[in-house]
Amino acid sequence: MSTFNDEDAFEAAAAPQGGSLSQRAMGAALGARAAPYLDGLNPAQREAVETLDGPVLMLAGAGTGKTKALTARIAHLLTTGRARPNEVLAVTFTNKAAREMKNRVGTLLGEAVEGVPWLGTFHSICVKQLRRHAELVGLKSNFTILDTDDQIRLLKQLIVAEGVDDKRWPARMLAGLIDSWKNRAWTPDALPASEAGDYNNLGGKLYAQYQDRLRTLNACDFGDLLLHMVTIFQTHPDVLEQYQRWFRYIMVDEYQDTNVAQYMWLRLLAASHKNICCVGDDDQSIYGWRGAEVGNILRFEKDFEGAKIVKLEQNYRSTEHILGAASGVIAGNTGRLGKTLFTEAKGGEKVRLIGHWDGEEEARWMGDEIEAMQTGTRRMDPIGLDQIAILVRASHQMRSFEDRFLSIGLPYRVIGGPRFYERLEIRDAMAYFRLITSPADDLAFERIVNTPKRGLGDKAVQKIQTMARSNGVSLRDGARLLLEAKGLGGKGAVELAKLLDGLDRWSASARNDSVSHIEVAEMALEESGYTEMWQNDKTPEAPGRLDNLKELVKALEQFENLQGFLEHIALVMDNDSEDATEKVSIMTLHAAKGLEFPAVFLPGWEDGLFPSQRSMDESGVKGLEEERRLAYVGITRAEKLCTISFAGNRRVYGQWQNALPSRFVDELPERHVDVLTPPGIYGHQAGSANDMLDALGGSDLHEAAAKANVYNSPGWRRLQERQSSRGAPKARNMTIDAQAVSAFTVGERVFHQKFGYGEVMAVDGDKLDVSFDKSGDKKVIGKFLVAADSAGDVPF
DNA sequence: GTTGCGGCTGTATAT
DNA sequence: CAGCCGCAAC
Repeated sequence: MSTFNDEDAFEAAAAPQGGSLSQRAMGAALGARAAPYLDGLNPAQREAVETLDGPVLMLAGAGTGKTKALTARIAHLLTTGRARPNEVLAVTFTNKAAREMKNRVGTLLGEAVEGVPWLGTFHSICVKQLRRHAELVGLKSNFTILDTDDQIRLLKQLIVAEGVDDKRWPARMLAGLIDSWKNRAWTPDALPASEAGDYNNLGGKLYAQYQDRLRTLNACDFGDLLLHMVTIFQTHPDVLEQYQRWFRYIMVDEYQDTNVAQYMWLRLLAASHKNICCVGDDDQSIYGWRGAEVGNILRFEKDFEGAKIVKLEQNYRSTEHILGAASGVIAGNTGRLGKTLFTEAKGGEKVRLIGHWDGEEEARWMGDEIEAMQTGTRRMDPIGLDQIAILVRASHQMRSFEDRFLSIGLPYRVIGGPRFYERLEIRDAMAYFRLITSPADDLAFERIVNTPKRGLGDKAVQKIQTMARSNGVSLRDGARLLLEAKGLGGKGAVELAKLLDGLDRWSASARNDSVSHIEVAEMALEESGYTEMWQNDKTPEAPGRLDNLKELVKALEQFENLQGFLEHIALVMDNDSEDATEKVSIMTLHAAKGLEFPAVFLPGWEDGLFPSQRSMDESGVKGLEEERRLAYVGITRAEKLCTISFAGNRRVYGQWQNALPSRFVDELPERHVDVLTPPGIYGHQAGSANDMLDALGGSDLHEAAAKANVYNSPGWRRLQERQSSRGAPKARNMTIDAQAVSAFTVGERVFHQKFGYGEVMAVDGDKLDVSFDKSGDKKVIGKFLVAADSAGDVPF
């Protein structure tokens, strides 16, 4: 991957080279003459940049220029000659952030300093380290990194071997558990008894088996990258000291997201010199579910005595209303470190809030709105599509937007969606590549023995497995032995021999310098019959898959060899297709962290969806607070215009469900919010809140409220008050109109708020088939219909 | 050994 | 509603 340009940078760092002296001199001269990277920094940023020695905690609110400060700090370290590039370690969480930082450091430094700092994600840096020291944890340096899919398949094998019912105890669940243990830096022997008892009392046992299996496969999973390095540092002080000498200055981005393992890794590395600068924002901690410990940031001062705390509070990104709305929401959380963001940018548009009848309506409205924004609106000058983002809580929400945008021809880009490298054909192709570079990769072997179909089904594979196991060799060798022993006959034997022969040839070519890795890849895909398989495939997606394969081969060009490519794939999870056309971005709130857009849409603000019910059920108030931080992250992505919306009805599992506006909606300070009332649907003003609650059915409310004590937010209380007080409350002027459920009969004339008049064709419980005069046949829920003759009573 | 159908289940968030 | 898994027929 691109994080490291210099293969031998570790060695280079260990043995200073001739150039370094002149570099230092040049750096010093530069530093004395001018420090352009200091220009435009505010006092707080400047302090963070210039405090080079000792521990520093930079508490940087959203949009306060933390990347600017961080990159300036690196530039400062280098140009003043305080450190050589390879003595600086900067860690981020995402590849995107690493790339961004690398670019900005490059721009700041220009050609002034040779070499690059150690800049990359926790994982990429750990792989690099682990390759050097693999043998210390029983691996070889060419270990493979398993993806989630391999992981699950492996675990499943172990689970079945234990005679456990993998229906009741799914492999996914165990994978999640093991992951969470690794996040907390618990090796199998260090696993607390309380945890080992999880998973039907087999958790600890299976965990140990899994680790053993990984070792025999010469493989590790994501969590291992960190866990192994922490283990090595703890058990081999000499190795640790080496790194402590190399990395003299450490910087960490998004510190609030570090988990225990990452924290330990950092602490070990920084233990001797304490030159560590962590940047973070407790209000943006949104990864608790994957082991992040906000506690890491909260107790920084205790861990690193004499730490300097710098708060960045001036926001340069958003208007005062956007900032005000975000602050209002986040104020609902307790135990914050507390920052007060301010901006000098006064005025601007308020945060817009709009309710919709249903999810489709929401998508339709947003599509129209986005089209209008391109040519300019009353509120905003014209902006390009790439200036607009839609941020959703869960990726399944994206679908309605994709559908709508496809039908109106609005270009969009899904960020972090189903990834290129997770596609079936790509994973198959990669399994071939993996087998070429590491013959003992049994998981890859299992994946492709019978892809394309070679007449090698379960039975044949089992024979191979038995043979491999009894001889203690890989599946690939086991297959060879099986053939030699004539343990397989017919077509399968011929095909298997062909495959093994092919693999040997491709492996040989890969080792041969005169054959490029691209040729090897093409050879493998061709000769194995894999491409042919898709060419013969008549399904509509086959051509697309072939295209993807071509793209895959093309991607190889950027790498030295297959090995390097596979590494890249294993670690790089973002797929930024550099497609020049302007597109609206659709992504999850999580994926949006660290990004900013002039215009942001935040759809789906409904209780249960956002905040997510599951989060609240599983983690109670803590979960709710993390959801609230997510809301905060979402709002603060916006520079000029932020639009929040919710829908009264949404299909869930194909069924229509009604929902209440998110409690976060009620936490938005009114003075920063504009409530939009689209024409046609929410036309009337009177008694709206009561209507809405009646429509939703009072019993639903009580039921939900009784279910958990998490329903104690101000927003929830207000809703309840509104319900009990019969007078027209000072409600926002939005409503979802419907009559309480009543029975309808086939043939009856009815009226629907959205579809107009129609006739009931069939009744199935509360679901009805209605033939509408204007909108055709629809399935609707009874509570959204009124008898046609009473329609006049309802103020539409 | 392969393919196709039907029933069941289940939703987050990601390196 | 959709994807996955298991089962039954080819």
